[in-house]
Order: sequence, then C-alpha cells, then structure tokens
Amino acid sequence: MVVKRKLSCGSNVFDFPSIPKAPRSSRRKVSSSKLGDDDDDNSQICAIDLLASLAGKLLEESESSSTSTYAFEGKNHDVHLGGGAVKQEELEHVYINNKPCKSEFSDHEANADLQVSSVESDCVLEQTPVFSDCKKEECGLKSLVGTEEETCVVNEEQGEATGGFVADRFSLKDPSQLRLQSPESVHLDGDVKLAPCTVRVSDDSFQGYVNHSKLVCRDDDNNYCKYYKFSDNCNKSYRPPSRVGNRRIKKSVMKNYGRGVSMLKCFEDTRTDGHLKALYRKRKFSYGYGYNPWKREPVHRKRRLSDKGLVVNYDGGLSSESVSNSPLKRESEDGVLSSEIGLHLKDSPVKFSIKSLRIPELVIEVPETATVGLLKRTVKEAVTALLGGGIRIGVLVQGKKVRDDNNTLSQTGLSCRENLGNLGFTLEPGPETLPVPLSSETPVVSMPTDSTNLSERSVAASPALDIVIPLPPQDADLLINSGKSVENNHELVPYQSDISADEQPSPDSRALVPVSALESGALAIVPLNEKPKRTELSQRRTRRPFSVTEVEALVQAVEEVGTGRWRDVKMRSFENASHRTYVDLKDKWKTLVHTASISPQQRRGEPVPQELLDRVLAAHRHWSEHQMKQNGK
DNA sequence: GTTAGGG
DNA sequence: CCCTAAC
Repeated sequence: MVVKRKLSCGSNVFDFPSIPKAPRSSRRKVSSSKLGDDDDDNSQICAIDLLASLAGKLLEESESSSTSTYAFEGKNHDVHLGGGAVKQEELEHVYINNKPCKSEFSDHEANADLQVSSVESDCVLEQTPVFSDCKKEECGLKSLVGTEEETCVVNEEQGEATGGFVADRFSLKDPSQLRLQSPESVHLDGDVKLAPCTVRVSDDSFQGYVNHSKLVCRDDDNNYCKYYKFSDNCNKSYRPPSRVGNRRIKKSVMKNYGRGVSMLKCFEDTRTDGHLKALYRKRKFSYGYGYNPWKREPVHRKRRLSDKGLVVNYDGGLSSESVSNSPLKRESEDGVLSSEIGLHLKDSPVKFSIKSLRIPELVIEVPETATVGLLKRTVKEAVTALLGGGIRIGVLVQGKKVRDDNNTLSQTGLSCRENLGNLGFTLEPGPETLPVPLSSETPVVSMPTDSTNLSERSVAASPALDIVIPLPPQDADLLINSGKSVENNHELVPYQSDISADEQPSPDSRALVPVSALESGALAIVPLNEKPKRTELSQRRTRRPFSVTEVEALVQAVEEVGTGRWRDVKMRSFENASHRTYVDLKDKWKTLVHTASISPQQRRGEPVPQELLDRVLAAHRHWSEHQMKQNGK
C-alpha cells in the first residue's frame, strides 16, 4: 500500500506533509505508520492533514479562478475503474486544471494501514458539472461516489485484501455544509476515486462520475438522495460553470439524535436551482424528552448524516462524522447484511472506513456586502485554523474512549461485527490547537458556543443567504475562535482527549456519549453534557419505513386479533421480521391510524393505499368499540 | 415481558 | 423510534 504524499500540479503543489502545525513526526509517518498500536494516532492524523492540505489547496484554487472548475484530469487511459484500480504510478499522470499533477508516492507495502480513498472537503465553491452526458454505467464505475455502500462495493471489487484504515472521505464541512469535493483520488491501495462534479478527467472512463453533484443531501430515507438524483441525471443537471456561483446552500437541520446525542446537519436540497443556501439550523440541545428527532422525520426528511453521518462537535473538538466500517455498511436497505461481513470476523483484518471527517461547526459571519471571495476565504481560514492546530484522534469503543494504544484491536474488542459497530473516532483539536487569538471585537468566524444562540442567529439570518450575517466586519481578517470559547458553555462540553478512559463517566459528569449509528456502522460521536444515561446503549435503531406490504400484513393481523395484542400481531405477521418489534408494530399502527385520519395531502412518505387506510380506520373503530364494550361490562 | 401512551 | 409507567 502506498500513501500518496505529494501531489504537484503545475505550480501548485499539494504538499501534504507540510500541513500547518501538525506535528511533523506524525506527518512523516503517513506513509509508513501502521495501524499498529502506537502509530494509529499519527497515521490518522496524517491522513487528515494530508487531506486537509489538499482541500486547502483546492480552496485556493477556486478563489483564483472563478470560472474554472476543479478539473482533475486523468490523461492516463490505462486506468481501470470498473473492476480494477488505478495504480499509484498512474496517478502521476493526473492533471488538475490542465496542469500535470505529479504524484509522489513512497512505496510502502504490506500492511500499510492508511488508505485515503477520497478527499472531500466542504466549502463554498463552485460546483461545476463538467460532463453533461454520461451515465454511471457507461463509466464502468460502480458509483464510487454517493453512498457508502457503493464505495464499499468498490473496495471489495478491487480486492482490497489488506486490512487497514480507510479514510474514505475527508470532508471539511463547515456548518453550512458548503461542500467542495476535491478530487477524491488518494486511494493508497491503488484505486482512484474522483470526486463528483468537480472532477474532470479526460479519460472517458471517468466521465461517469464527474457529473455527480457534490452537494449531498442525505436523507434518512434516501441516502444521499439528491446526490443520486443529480448524478442520475447528469445531462439534465448540467450547468455551465458561470452559474455555480449563485448556488446557495440551504439550511441544514440539526438533529439531536437519541436525546441530544448528536447534532447533525446537512443539505436539505442542493440540487439544480443553482443556488446554495446557507444552512444553519441548529437545534438546541434537548435531552431527555426535549426533542424527538424521529418525530421530525416528516418535516426534515432531507437530513441525513445520521447513518454515516457525522456529528458535529462544535465545542472545539473535531468529531469524525461518518465513521464506519465497511463490514457493517454492507447492510442493504431491508436490513439484510450481506455475506461479506463474515469475512471480517476471526482472523481477517479489521477493516475500517471513515467516510468522512467533519470539522466542528463553524459560525461564519460576513457582512452582506462581503464578496463571495471573502466568504470563501473566511471559510478557508476557519478550517485552516482549525486543522492547523493539529488534530488528535480518539478511539471510542462502546462509547468509551480507548486510551491504551498498545492494546490490539482484538484486545480492545474490535474484532467482530457487533463491536465494530460500536467503534467511533473523534477528532480532537490538539492541545496547542487554539488557533488564532481572537480579537473579541471582530470575531468573524467562531465556533459556536451556544447552540441556541446559533439557532436563533440562523433564523435571523438573511433569507436569501442563510449564512449568519451580523455585524459587518468588512474585510477584516477573519478570525477563528474555537475551543476556549466554549468554556462557559453550559450545554456543551468539549471533548477532551485527555478524558481518561478509565474515568467512567460519572452520573453527572458531562461525559461524552457517543452515539451511534445505526446499523450502517457509522458512529456519531459527540461530546455532550447530557445526563449520561444511554451512554453505552444509546444506539438508535435505523429508521426503517414500513413498506406497503408490511402495512398490509399489519392491518391484516390487527383486523384479526385486534389492537392491544401486539405480541400476537408480531407473531402472527412479523415473526420473521426481527427488526420489527411488537412495539414497532404498535407504533406503526398508531401512525397508520393517524395517517388515515388526515387528508392525503398531509401524508408523507411512501403513500399507503387508501384501501389499506380504510381498513385501518375500520379496524381501529371496530376494536375501539370492542374495547369500550369490554370496559362497560 | 407486554401494553399503552407520551415524547 | 425512544422511553416509561403500569400491569
């Protein structure tokens, strides 16, 4: 396996190792560190640095060339995307912005642990579909972009046999979810993945992906829904570069999954309206019964991030969003795990894949009169400042931080599927991380210190440009204020990497409660000061909408046995549906009754045949009366 | 462990 | 979908 350390493009050189403040020692280890005991931290950091650097460069590029797109041309026609992989050497012929991009690798074989299969950064940049007429299939690609599942497939197909740590994507996502996907191509073990839209390759075989929207909207129901749509209609969604600038980033939704376990945001819609709408809708932390994300489902369907998603830890800590391991991702829609999973048990190498890493939330404030360029710079600086301070990686298993770097993964309990599902990572700002000293006077960019505050601010933000636009600091230097700004925050507790793993979160200590993740294996880790109730049990199940077939079965069963006998209903019609508990059925019935009671226009989700709804009402009425009679007697 | 109902 | 109270 090889780690690409340097990518030079004409005059632009992506010198990953030279990332700002990250410890050199660790950077240097990028190519050689092993997922071993001692170096895992470093290697991960390096990966991040590496990616961050690239992202940063791309950002700069975007600023300097407003009309240009991030072209990432692969001149080498030997690249095999379908089932093969582009070898490192071949990457040397990659071009960016028409400039030859030379990649320098340090050949490092065997158990190299670091695999950076893609780089993805978010920022306010042009999204320029380059190719207008293409289809994924034609490219011989199996959707390297878009979903984790797909990415997984690719890895498998390419016979990625070596165990290792895969940083599949690295996204530098600012809270507004402005996303720029830089070329995703730093796959160390040979395959090249290109970012959607922003990637341009000369080889026809690459065209498949270049047109995907890089603006991803992950939905609870439709993973990366918009993403898909966009990509599936490349030709239609094609737009000339000139319009990209008008894009707006839409509001995102903060999600407080599992009782405030996480805060999630994502694009609600980043499709083809040519606008990016800044998003920033942060939900105030509400633990306990404060907020029920599930109930919000209908309203904020576009939010996603949950599954693979990340949680944004704005308290200055960086949290890894979308940490997942491939085995777990193999779960299909219906919840059936593919057979691949078994491969990772026993002695097989444990494979991890971090879909993306997200930086903590940033509040960007720029005057309305500010230029887009300024906004870009602001974002860039914020991100740079954050990363510049160095990052530390934390590993959490079962919600507990694993401190002993010398234990093997298996010793740590990371050897089976179940446990992998409880794995999480955290990105923590290094001790020295506190970036730019800010002049409290004009902090343009800052780490939100209060979710409520943020929420309010976003509401107050301009409708058009939903980015917080308060006092106009004009072109003042953008400063970033992280970490310490939250010292007095009551609600948020920075995730201190120093928190001893041994220190069991005391009942009222504001221990972090990693949340996770859904069966996709992705873990959402967030520091919080919530009552550490669900600490280790806080895994919210994946939402699985009932299919019409299931509804029918449910209706059928209820008609027969009536309401109030959910266990019987379960055994009767959902005996083999392990993911449907009788409580689920009861809940579903509840919603069905409600759905049937409202007008069709108000219904959401997959439409349930009126006929079924009628039966629901009939059965509901019948059994209600039945119960009345019983009570009467 | 189930059921019912609020969140 | 989660959580609890109540049985």
